[in-house]
Amino acid sequence: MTIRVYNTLTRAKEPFEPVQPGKVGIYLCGPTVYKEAHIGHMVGPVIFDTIKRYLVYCGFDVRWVVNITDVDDKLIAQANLRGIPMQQVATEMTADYLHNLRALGVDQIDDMPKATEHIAEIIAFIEELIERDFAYPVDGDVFFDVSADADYGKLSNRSADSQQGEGGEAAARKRSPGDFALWKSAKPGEPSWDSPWGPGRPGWHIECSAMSRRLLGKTFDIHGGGLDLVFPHHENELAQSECCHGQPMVKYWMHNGLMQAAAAGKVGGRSERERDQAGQATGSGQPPESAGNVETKISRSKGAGGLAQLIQRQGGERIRFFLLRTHYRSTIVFSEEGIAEAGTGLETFHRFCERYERVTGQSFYDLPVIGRRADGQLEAGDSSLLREVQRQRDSFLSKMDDDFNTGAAISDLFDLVRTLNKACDQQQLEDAGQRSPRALAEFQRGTATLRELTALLGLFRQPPPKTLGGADQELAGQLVELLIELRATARKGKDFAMADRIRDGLAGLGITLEDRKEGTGWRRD
RNA sequence: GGCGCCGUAGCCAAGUGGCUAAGGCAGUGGAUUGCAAAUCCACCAUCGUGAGUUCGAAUCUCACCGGCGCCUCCA
Repeated sequence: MTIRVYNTLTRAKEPFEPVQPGKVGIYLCGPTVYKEAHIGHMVGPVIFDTIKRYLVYCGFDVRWVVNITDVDDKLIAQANLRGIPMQQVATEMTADYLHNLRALGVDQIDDMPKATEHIAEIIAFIEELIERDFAYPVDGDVFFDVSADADYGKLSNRSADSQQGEGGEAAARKRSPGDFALWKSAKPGEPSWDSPWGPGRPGWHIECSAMSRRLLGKTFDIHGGGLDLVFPHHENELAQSECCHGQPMVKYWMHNGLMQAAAAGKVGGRSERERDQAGQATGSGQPPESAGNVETKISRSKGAGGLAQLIQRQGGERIRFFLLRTHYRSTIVFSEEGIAEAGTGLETFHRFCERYERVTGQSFYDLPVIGRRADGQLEAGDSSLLREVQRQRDSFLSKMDDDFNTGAAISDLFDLVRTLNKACDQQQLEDAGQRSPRALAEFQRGTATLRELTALLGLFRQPPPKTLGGADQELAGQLVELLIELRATARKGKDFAMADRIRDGLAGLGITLEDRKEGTGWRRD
């Protein structure tokens, strides 16, 4: 077993070997908590949650850090807009973020450091950079000197001198346009911390350099984030850390694809920049604002934010599955129909889980999870069922080994559940009088593998909410049972008109009946 | 203008040099069922276009068409 990961730095898949054998440090750039999260913010956390589960499963000791940026221009702007302190904005939006993570089953994060809680480390880091002549203070600001770093641009494959750099009034104080702020002097009324350069706040990139060093060390294994962060954010982090330490910051840079809002028809036209430039005289300096054509960026689309409501409508598991269906480096086009469709596929598994419980009396969701790869090896012997399960498990794992190809691995899960359903059919496992103990035992062993593999993806940890909502749900359930009883009587008397009327009536209320040999079951759609 | 990515069935989506191109959704036919539901079985693509490299390409090269991203805040 060799895990291979795609490294943005080398633009190639490489065998995964941690810096220290057996130990893995992962740093994922988290949100700037100034507004409610949108679904695009969940792509990284869900895939890295899955990656961590997988690495732990493969025997690594993993520490996963996700930072919270709780001081920044956008936060200040939002606080002013709402007339509340910046910290309150951060607290509210962090709570929203955490709530969303929980709903999507992201629970593997070990540390969530906040920028404002690491000001001392940040200042110390900047001082080291100044000492080493990689940074210079000017009138209360401190900038990183891009020209001092010969390697600058190696992550995003661009040259330092071609960069326009961030604008604003501070730009005039920079030596060259590509230099970026490590420390920003405070304007009156802005939140600030004391520093050797006067009151101010950290620049955007420095917190990640300082906090990753503190929690994971100068060189760590995996740094993740959205593709949009490659430049300038990660390029600048890398420059700061490597100039400061004189050693590599990160062994594997991993970037997830961005989510796109579904636009009318296929998403349109040439790139925004090309459109913009076509519309005006060439050779202009700063890139202009969006031309306002079809909006495909999640962060700018009308539906941005609103993740909490989306979760309420669709449920976290569907959204997680929707995200995992596509390879993490691909663009995902968001549509609520897409999520609903993913949910339809998920039904197959939940149906199977119910069936498993009917057969064994045990809840699938309560089955112990095989947490280690080595422990999940099957002893297939002469069992054709278990040989098939073994084949599917191997296939699943080989796809996960190949840069965490969850989309491909999921196909094996569908195959596996079909294999198990077939065994159930052929061995008549639902008929306690007919089935053989051996067939039952093999079926249970095979299902343990399904449990093992689905847990790696963080799926099927809970039964889907299938009860009737509201305070009277118990009563409603009893009423459904009563109707089923009446229908059974009708069927016994061959009064199918009445039986069908009951079933159709319940269907109209969103309740589906399933007649089986042992009796009639029901579920709510 | 610079640096990248993508174009696989009605839809979503794996595969990136070689057995019959995964899987899902939708659909069709069948088994099962009183009829359904669930489940199972079968069917459903030659891979944007053109040329080239090769014994062999969806997979490599070139051109063209179409779509997207970053270069400025962004997960």
